Amino acid sequence: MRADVLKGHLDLLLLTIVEDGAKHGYAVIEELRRRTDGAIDLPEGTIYPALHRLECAGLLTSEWHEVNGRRRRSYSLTSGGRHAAREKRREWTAFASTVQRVVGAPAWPTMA
Amino acid sequence: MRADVLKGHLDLLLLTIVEDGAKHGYAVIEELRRRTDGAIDLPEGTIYPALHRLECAGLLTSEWHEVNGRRRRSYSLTSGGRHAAREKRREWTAFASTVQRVVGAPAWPTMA
DNA sequence: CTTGACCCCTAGGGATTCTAGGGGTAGCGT
DNA sequence: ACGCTACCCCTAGAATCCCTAGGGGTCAAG
Repeated sequence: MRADVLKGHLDLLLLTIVEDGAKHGYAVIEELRRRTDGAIDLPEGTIYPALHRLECAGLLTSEWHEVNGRRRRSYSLTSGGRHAAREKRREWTAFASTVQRVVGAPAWPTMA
Repeated sequence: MRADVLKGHLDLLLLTIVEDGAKHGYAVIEELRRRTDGAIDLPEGTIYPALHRLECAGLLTSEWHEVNGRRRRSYSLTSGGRHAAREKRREWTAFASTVQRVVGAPAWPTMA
């Protein structure tokens, strides 16, 4: 799945992933891939700027760590980030059900 | 609801609306507003360029009409447009269920 | 020593939507 | 007659977001 279609919803995904425990950028990519069986496989050039943006916005904080001689920047949620995650989840639900209502289509798929 | 969040899904909405019968731009806006109880209320500056884009892409055709001394450009689906509508509906469903899977959240809301 | 996995980053471009204007007609109330 | 609202079309420019395409670098296996 192209992330083009994610426009506007990437933040929600990132906040959600980090909500389950601090993660560094590369790990976020892997976790998204894992949770979606590869359906969401974002390039680094998408993830890193997005994480920076969220940190600038005060929703994430980062810390540098050294692991196995490799430096990592680990991100975790701020309290603002936790609030934003809840809020964006609400927005997503409203958005998705509204679009679903317009396009009609069968009731929400049972995720076969 | 801001249409920012629509990015990448506006085409699906427009094709869906026009799929139910030819409509002019202004009527598309009203129909979207009607079907969503005002949740989706797009500015003209969003709709008109989008319709032009879809026509350029060969998914819509337009015809000028004169009604009550007012000129209207009426859009209808081409066969390519019908196909694209089905395809985009599939993509939307895949996208929405994937995001839903990531953000977890309760099962698909019963639209209380 | 080359390749691949792991890990970080930025610049520039493309695509999409919004803001903020520009037209114009018809009909209503005053 | 005038103003206001609804109806109806349009574009230019700004803003935003994600991608492409590079740039680093470490470590382990072949």
